[in-house]
Parts: sequence; structure tokens; C-alpha cells
Amino acid sequence: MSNRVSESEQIVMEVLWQESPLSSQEVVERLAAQDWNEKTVKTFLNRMVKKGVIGYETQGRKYLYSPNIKREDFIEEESNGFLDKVFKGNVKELLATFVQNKQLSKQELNYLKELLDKEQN
Amino acid sequence: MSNRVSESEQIVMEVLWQESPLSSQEVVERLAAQDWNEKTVKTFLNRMVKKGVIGYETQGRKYLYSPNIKREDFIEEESNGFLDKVFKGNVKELLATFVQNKQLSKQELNYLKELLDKEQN
DNA sequence: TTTTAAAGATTACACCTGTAATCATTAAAA
DNA sequence: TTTTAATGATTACAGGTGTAATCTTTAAAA
Repeated sequence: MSNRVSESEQIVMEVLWQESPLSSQEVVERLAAQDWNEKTVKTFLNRMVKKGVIGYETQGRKYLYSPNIKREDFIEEESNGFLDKVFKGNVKELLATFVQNKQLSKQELNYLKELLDKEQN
Repeated sequence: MSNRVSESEQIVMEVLWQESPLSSQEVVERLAAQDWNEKTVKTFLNRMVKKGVIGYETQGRKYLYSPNIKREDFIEEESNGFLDKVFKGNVKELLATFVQNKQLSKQELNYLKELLDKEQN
């Protein structure tokens, strides 16, 4: 079933998460800015269909592609994987690392404090 | 120079970060619990030396291996990569995701609030 | 109607990874 | 001293990944 999405494949997914369905041509256009060759994009679309992470409907002789995975679900899986792999599952440590290593604006800090308060229940 | 550390290589790194220098035999012992074959461990040590992510001193005819990368540095790089890849650099979103998806204890929530207060300066 | 061009399918290919097995050297055991 | 066993080096090999080029079919253009 739903196979792994590689790093580059994720870039294609992002395009489709932003808008779908899209023809291969449209995906190619949106990725041209990031220097993706047309052939490469087509290869990826093919592979990703085989993997089952995207699907398509036909429109004449072209395909219109859409994600088969919800972005939130993907993010959640990636996040859990990362948490386990790098922080051995210790969320506190993860959060502390990001809070300390990144400059956060007052707004962001306040927003996060509110979030923590909401969690308090 | 300092090449990429793969997912499995990271497991070997963790062993050496925990204690080093270690002979290959010692690394093998510590990974046996996780079902790593001795040959596999040796292969990894070799590759990682070639990549430059670990080094060794000789002791008689054996090698004593040590990390060439600090764990904190590694964690920071991985964290930044993950942040960019999955959250497009948006720390706030990342933090919100983890805060909301993970059950945090009162203690953890308080600890984090303190952290945010400290950052307030 | 013949030529061309676009779409998707197939093939290519090198490098990385995970997972070992085999080889060569040499210290230790018999 | 000959055999054995441990150590690191080399070789193997399939599957994944990034990056395309070529092939086939068919709609559109000339």
C-alpha cells in the first residue's frame, strides 16, 4: 500500500497539495522554477503513482494527478519519525532545542504560550 | 569532507556518542541487542571512516573508533533540515504541531513555559 | 494525409543504503 | 611450529533515489 515518500518526491507532493488535480504539464511548470527537468518530473509522477502516493483521473489522453495522502497525515508521520530518530521520542527535548536555537518573535512566543495554556486542560 | 550520516549510521553514531573510543568488537556488542550482525557493524564502521564521520586510533592491530561530529551539531543540522523540509522553515508551525499532537505532562508544559519566558529577553 | 509534437511508458545508469560474505593478515592457541 | 581465530579490507548484491534519454502512441498541425 502507501509506500514511503522520498525527499524529492515530497517536493512534488507539495505542488499537488497546493493545488490539484494538475496535469503533468502543470506540475512541470510549477517545478521549472526549481530547476526540475521535465523528464525528471514525469519520472517522479510515474513512480509516485506506482507507489500509490498519488493517483490520477484521465482527461482525454492526459492524466490529472492528485495526492493520495493528506498533508497533515504526512507531516504527522514525518514528525513522529524525526522525533524518534533524533530525539528518541523525547518531545520536551525536541521543543526545547527548537525554542532555544531559533529566534522567535514576541508574537510567536506569546502565541506559543497561549497554546501551552490551552493544553493545560 | 563531512558527508551525510544515514539513518542506520546514526544508530552507530549514537553508540559512539554514548561512549568512545570503542573497538569494533565493543560496538558490535552494544548493537547485538538491536540485532545487528557483526559483519554489518564492521561494514558500517568502515564506511563511516571513509565518509569521515568517525575516526580511529590504532591499538595494536585493532582500531578504536570515535565520532568526528559532535552530537549537538548533528542534532542541530538534522533539526534544521527537518524544519525546512517539512515545515518550510516555519518554527512556529513546527512547535505548534508537536505541542498539539503530543500529550505533555503538566511538568513539561510548565518547563516549556519557563523556557519561553527566558526567551522573552 | 503525412509530419510533428506531446503524453505517458520504458529503459538507463550511477550513487547510496542495508545487509552480509569472503579475503588477507597476523596474533594467539595448540 | 602449525592451526585457528580475530581484525580490518574488499567484494557482493538488491532495492531505492536522482536524473534523464529513448520509445510508443496518438492527436494536432501542415
